[in-house]
Amino acid sequence: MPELPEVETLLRQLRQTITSEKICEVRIYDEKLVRFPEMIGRRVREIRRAGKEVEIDLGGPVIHIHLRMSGRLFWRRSGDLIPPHTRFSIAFENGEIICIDPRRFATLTFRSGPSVLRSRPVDILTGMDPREICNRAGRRRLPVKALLLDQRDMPGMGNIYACEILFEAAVSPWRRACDVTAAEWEAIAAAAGRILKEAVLCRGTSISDWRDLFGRPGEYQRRLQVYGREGKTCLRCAARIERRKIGGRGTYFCPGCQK
DNA sequence: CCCTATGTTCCCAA
DNA sequence: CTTGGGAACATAGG
Repeated sequence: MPELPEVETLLRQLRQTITSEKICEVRIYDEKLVRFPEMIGRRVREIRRAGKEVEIDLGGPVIHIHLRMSGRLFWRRSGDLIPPHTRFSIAFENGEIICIDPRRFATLTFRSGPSVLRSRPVDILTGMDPREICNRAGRRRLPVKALLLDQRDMPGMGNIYACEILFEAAVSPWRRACDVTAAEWEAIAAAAGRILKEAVLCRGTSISDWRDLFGRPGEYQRRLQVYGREGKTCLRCAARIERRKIGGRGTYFCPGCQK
């Protein structure tokens, strides 16, 4: 269930672990995924991320991974045991990456062509421009949280951090995007920068089963201000946190101080 | 049995 | 064209 900070955590750990390493073997355990023999013998040149998508560039061919809801990647030295829900593994001379994904939504694709992630919009981790977002919100009447979760507008944004960002910015998730003021967009952008960077430093949020490449849980769950706190007292005012659906997603917010 | 789940896409209706 | 709702994908857990 990785969002941007979790995928960024994996990206950094993958870079330090498999950069320049040579692929020895690729195993596929799920018939939904397809094997591509051209990977064998190639070395990892570069690893990129755009939003929640990851690309392992082999200097020509590219491996593309999206973990969706329940996908996880783990590094291990030896590959004798195959844990339940293992979907694929990519073995190198010094160890292997395995993907474990109970719900089987994760995708693994190979391309012989160049990167598809290079031409993507600016990453919200390196900075969202509040004026540009304000312009893009234009006359759109959907709830601001729905806009935040749109991957074309906010690549990498996920449900937990969208709730946290709107809480910190004190903006109601129900506000129409076109009614959010320039000052509020600035507050949202500032909150996003602070929260996402802090979450990366914490190696993500482990509410249930998120673990990093080395099997360690993240720490950001201890810093959550609103997500998962339905019925509890708001940490900023005296109101009670509510949960309602926006776009089918559980949305936590404080009716007292998010206006 | 019911409901929920950190994601995304597609179809349909207003 | 926009938006919102529901289903689908597939599984585990409360």
